Amino acid sequence: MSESRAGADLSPRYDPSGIEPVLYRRWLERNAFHVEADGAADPYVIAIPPPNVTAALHMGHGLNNTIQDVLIRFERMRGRDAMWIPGTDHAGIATQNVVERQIARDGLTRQDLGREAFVERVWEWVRQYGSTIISQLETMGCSCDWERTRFTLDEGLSRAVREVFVRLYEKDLVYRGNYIIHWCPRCHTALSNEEAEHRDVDGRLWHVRYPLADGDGHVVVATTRPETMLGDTAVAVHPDDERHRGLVGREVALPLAGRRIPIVADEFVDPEFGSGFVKVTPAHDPNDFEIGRRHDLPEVEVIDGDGRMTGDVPGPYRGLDRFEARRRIVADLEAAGLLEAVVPHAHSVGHCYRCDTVVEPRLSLQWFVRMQPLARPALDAYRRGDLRFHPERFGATYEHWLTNVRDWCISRQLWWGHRIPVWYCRAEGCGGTHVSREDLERCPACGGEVEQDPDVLDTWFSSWLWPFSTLGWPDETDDLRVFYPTHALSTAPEILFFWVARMVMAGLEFVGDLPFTDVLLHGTVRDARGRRMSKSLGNGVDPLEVVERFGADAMRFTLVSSAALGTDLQLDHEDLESSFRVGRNFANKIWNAARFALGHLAADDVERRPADLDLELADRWILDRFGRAVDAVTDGIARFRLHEAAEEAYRFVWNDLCDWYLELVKGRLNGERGEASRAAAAGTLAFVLDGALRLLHPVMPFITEELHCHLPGRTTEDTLLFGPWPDGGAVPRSAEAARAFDALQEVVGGVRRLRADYGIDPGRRVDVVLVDVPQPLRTAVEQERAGLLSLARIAELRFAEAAPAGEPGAHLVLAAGGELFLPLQDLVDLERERERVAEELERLAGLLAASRGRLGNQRFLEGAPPEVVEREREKAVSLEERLVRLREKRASLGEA
RNA sequence: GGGGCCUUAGCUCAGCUGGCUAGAGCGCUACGUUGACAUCGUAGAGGUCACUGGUUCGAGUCCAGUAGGCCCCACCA
Repeated sequence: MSESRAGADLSPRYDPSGIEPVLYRRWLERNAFHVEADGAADPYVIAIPPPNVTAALHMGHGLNNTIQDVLIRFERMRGRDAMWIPGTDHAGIATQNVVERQIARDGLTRQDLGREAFVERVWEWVRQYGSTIISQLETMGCSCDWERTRFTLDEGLSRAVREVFVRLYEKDLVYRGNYIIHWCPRCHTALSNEEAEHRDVDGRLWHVRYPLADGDGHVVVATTRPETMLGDTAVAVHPDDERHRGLVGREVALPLAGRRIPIVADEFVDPEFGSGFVKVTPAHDPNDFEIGRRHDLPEVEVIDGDGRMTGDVPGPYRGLDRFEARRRIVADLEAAGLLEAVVPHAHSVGHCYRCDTVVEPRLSLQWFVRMQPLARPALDAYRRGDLRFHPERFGATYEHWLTNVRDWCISRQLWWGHRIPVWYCRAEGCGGTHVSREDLERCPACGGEVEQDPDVLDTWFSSWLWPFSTLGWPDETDDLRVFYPTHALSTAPEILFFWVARMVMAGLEFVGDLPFTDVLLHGTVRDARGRRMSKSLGNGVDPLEVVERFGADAMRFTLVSSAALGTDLQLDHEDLESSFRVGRNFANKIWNAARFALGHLAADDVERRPADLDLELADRWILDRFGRAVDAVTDGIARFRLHEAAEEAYRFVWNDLCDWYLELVKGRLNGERGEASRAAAAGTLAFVLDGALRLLHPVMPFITEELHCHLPGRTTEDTLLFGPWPDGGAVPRSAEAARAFDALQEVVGGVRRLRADYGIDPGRRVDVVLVDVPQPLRTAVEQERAGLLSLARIAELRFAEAAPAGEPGAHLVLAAGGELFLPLQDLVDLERERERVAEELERLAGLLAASRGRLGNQRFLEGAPPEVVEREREKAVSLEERLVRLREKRASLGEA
């Protein structure tokens, strides 16, 4: 089973496609993602936002699930019992639409099949395709506890739904009534306020004359929906409107309808708008509905569930589509000379969030949940600080919505979903309404026949229970006791109201505790032009394609690192390489760094601790850097600043480990400086490499696991999944090594810059003289001499008290103190040297002036923190020293 | 109409509690295969941190306003 491999046989190019599926299978085989309530001492739980069963995996899922997996893997490595509950949502309207379209190909409607057969048909569809999206998460490396996969229509979850409905009913928090709701004439169902998406459209405002019924004259009303006038039952004016006071109580003759309707006074009317008259259509407008109730007006329905004019309208319009009726009515009004004006008018119109049809406000008998009593505790939890949003600003949005909640219309005229657990008695004289946890056969009151409410519940009525219904609620299960409340919830901001706020309410109301403590809102994935990715635009990026071409790790790293939480991120669907090359190249970099290291490490090297080694400057430096990286990455993930964590890990691996440390210890690893030195370098390298793989594992699980298993002495039995996570406090730090190394880097950088400036052949090794350099730079240079020679392509490196007199060369004054001299003989360009010195002089003089200004300011000295002042002093001293040297240089170079 | 956000290098973005001589990746320029990596290396160019005021010893960072852009909520016909 176990297999040990040396590093040398790794390919120079990282190929994720052959590795990722193997590792994932291995993880599943060891059942690594499953957690039992029994014995889970320190659980960390995330409930996945269940994707619609009909959904195809897109980049939004890619981003969201990467975020969750990073958190889960991080906590698992930290030793917690990290458990991630996966699952899907039955998505009432969406799924029903899919299957309706499917059977339509055979010329069938759901009515043709009948309810039972249709629902069975949907189940078939779900069984066949429903798990696709979930299994695709495996490709991305998501470490979900697959044994716990749930579906919102599962038996257990359905029981939770019923329990909740009954409890709400018993507390009088759910009621049934005739109100204006958003109606989708295509889906034939009611929608909640949140499901009607309002968009500004360029409409028109038609000004229509309504003649007074008795006597001359007319009033002018303005409307954006002339077709509703057939349902007008009044005209309203503001009670204080001086102009029209005399008209209140009189009647107008409703054109085209041949009815007389009263003029009423109502506060709702804005006297400033238009003529000050409002037509009142109680059955088709929420405001008018209120006015109607206040004045006891009739509610005349003129548009039916199909969006057609009803039989209650005059003959010519009967049965017409609402928009066709609008055209006809406008034409007829015009012909009758009643159309006073038509003006362009931008206004917002509701659209069905599923099929984009213009929704119709419609009077209809529906079930509602009273939200205010539920909202208060949800608001309090946030205000107490028990519920946190990341980024914080979304808290304001949450608060705003909760303080203005309106009742939630939960009944849907669909077949696919949880049927409303209400039975109506058909018996004469009884007619009772019964809400029940169990199906009813007979009326509990009279024993008569009962009929169940035909409607189903809004999909979100099951989703809002997700964090606890998935754990077995309403039963008091071990799972519920151990894993609830969950910890983080990661989702898109657009479902803050649909889902997040409602889950908070449900958790507090039904379980008595918040469902989670931290809400992460990620940004929207957009294309290169900033457009939202969508099927219709064809600009989507398929995560599976990205995984195939670049690897899951590359995708995950790119997604996590390219924008802060809450910030939208752009991906170019036409040039995937430009988007994902960062992650792919980084994976390749890690791969090759490890490949190199593995070629030089023995099993013993991996066993050693830094404390056992005879550390040199470079070793102490990289350990110091590593310790800082551990702290930064840990802090970044713990604070949900994932992009910072990713960036810190990237910096450490690429800029510190690869660019400097590896280059510096190549000779030592080959034994050039003896066994003790080799062992120190090898032991340090093994330690920081192992640690770097750990730091990166939450974001890049595959490549890190693969390399981990390749370390000397390790086998495929080994795994990074359970940590341990590196302990930053246990890594030896050395501020002194950090300072000394900074100076070394400056020397190397200086030589390289001078070489580039003078166009020195890269193959040519130069001599370098370090003039008058202070400690600790002097010792550092001596210690790392060999590495410096190779990094800066130096032939000889020597110290001097003063610059070699009369020798032509290039100078550089070091911030670390002293100066660097490159004897260049023929190559040196005096004019160029003068320019360089002059520019540098000017730049530093400017900085010194600013620094002196600060230090000369008494208020700065008193007001600023002591360490800031101290730093400023050191800066000024250093600048002064460098300026002195530069001036000497200038003098020695003479005038141009 | 209400609420929130954004405006930092050619592009995409960092910059949390004010101390920055403002960073990264990509792109660009020049040079380079010194056996981990050309999915690479070295050096470099490139920014009045949208604008105007204010607070402060000190503002990319806080406050107010202006301009432009985005998002969410909303029943002004």
